[in-house]
Amino acid sequence: MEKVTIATVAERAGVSRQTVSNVINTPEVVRPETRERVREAISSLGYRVNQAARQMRTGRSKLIAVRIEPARDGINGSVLDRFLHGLTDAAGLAGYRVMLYTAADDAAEIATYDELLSAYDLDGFVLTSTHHGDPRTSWLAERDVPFVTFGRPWGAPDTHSWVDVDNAAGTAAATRRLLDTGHTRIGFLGWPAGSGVGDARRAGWAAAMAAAGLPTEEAAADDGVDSGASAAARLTNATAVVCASDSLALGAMRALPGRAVVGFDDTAVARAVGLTSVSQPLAEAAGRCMDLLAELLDGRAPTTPTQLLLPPSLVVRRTA
Amino acid sequence: MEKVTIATVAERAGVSRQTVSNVINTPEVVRPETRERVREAISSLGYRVNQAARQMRTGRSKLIAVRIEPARDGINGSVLDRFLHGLTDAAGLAGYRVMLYTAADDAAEIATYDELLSAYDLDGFVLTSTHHGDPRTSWLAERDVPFVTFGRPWGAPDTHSWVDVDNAAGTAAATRRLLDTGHTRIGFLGWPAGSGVGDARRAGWAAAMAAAGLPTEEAAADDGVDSGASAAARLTNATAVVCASDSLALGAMRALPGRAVVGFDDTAVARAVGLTSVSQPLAEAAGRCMDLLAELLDGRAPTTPTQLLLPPSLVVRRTA
DNA sequence: TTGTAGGCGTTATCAC
DNA sequence: GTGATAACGCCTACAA
Repeated sequence: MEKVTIATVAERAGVSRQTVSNVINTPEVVRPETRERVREAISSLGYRVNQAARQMRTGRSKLIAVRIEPARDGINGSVLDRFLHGLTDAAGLAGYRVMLYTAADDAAEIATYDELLSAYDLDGFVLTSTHHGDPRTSWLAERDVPFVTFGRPWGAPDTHSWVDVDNAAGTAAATRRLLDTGHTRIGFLGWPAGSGVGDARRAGWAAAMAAAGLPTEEAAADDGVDSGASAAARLTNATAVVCASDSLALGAMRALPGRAVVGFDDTAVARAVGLTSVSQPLAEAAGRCMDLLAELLDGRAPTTPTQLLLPPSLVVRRTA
Repeated sequence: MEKVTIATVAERAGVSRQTVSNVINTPEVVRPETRERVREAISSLGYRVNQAARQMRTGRSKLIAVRIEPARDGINGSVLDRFLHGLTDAAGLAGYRVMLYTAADDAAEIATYDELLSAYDLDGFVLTSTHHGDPRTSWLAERDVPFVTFGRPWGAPDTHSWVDVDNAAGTAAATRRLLDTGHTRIGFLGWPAGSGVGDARRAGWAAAMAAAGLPTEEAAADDGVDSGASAAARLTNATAVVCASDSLALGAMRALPGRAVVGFDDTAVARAVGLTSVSQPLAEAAGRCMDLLAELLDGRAPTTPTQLLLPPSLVVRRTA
């Protein structure tokens, strides 16, 4: 099979190369019958635009990049997996492709931006795992590189577009569910203060308890089943526990058999053991990230950045 | 910051563009002192080759693609995640980048190959989830597209390079572990016959039992915790059960409390509930896939395809 | 509405 | 060992 270029198509349709290019990029400028003839030639030849050549001319690669993280302790690992799948799907629909990269820390990631940008002319980035004092966003912003973050800019001004899940709403819903089923002594098992996500999850529970006028009890531990179990043992009064993650929830289930427990992330583990858990709309979040990034890339973004807070849902199972 | 091209470097170093290109691609052909001068110019200017332009000339994109699957029922979802991370790492080391795509079925995937190949000039593919009668490999082979599969070509001749994990060795090791700890009535809980992977896992257990001269008992079910539990209930004599997946193992734990159980895949769930499980060396498998693909792409592959069978390991926890 | 000319950054070819 | 020239496939002026 010979290589099919715009010239092949032009010859077949009996027009110039430019007309073929017009049919592809600005069809409305070509006379309908010519357009039709060219389109027929395109599909009968199976012609496809060569991205490299187009990129040379336009400087746009139709490529976006996202980091794939190591599956840390694992329980929450599949969160990224689902996000990536959704992002790849949405990108394809918008005419973009997703490129993967790994990076051990923020500095390495920034070095990768630099390389990806100059070597592959990447159009934009989707950042995950935003955190306090994140140097990545300012680096990109300084260079006018289009990007969107999944996770809000903790402690920094909202100068870029982002999508996030309303963590507080999730734990609040979990707390209300427990209140509705008759519990009044509902504890919280979270992470040490300081992480944006963790603090938000705690706040949702605290607000729901305050709204109900009930006293609170809480404990904190680094993420993990064992650490969660030790910390949960300190929740002596609670008949129910809202947790910041499924890992912690698993620990709570072990340390406090018989109590009601709600986890966070609706991981495979939660499904497997029947743990009620807060579920993040990851595919939707990914789709929204892509939408916002595409807006940016196509130059049709509003002048002020867009921020989207998506509501999670509660998946009720045996434990609550 | 101006755009730095090979011409900028040439000017700075006082040589022609071609000499710069030579320093990059065939350094041994350039006089050492010139080479050094050019290299200095390159790094002081922060020059990087433009892949799009290089690709136009050479027809090589330095891009490989891999499919990201939806996180099905979830428990085994993180397997792909870990593989992807390893692949991305290994690709980066070899000078390649990984592009992601999704596809609902084999036909859609083949259509994607076609598009990726003609639009982005992809250099090669890594296929996962190979199965009986897989049409993807023959499509790629017919067109001389370089590819490697993670998973052997079930029921088809070994005409391409592949990497796989020795599933039978994994269940055999699990069975021996149970024998060593005193069990003699060891059952197998697997999937319905016909899937290459499932059959191999069953075979490893069967062989180990035969070697020990012990009678066998087995049951089959579609993958899942509930289906696993129902099927496991039929294993009335066994004091221990080797399972084809962690999902089935979880079902077995529920249906047969107190019995020894071993799962497969060492997923987060296994870690969380203390399930002994067979662990696949996913990062290594990914690295080997990349090695084989790079050999193919760089034209230094042996004339006969390479096949690699990697040994899994047993992670012993509370259940066995 | 359609066609022509040039160039994006790189490398292969072929002189010097 | 080094340098000039052409070409990869496409798109953006500009001319017809």
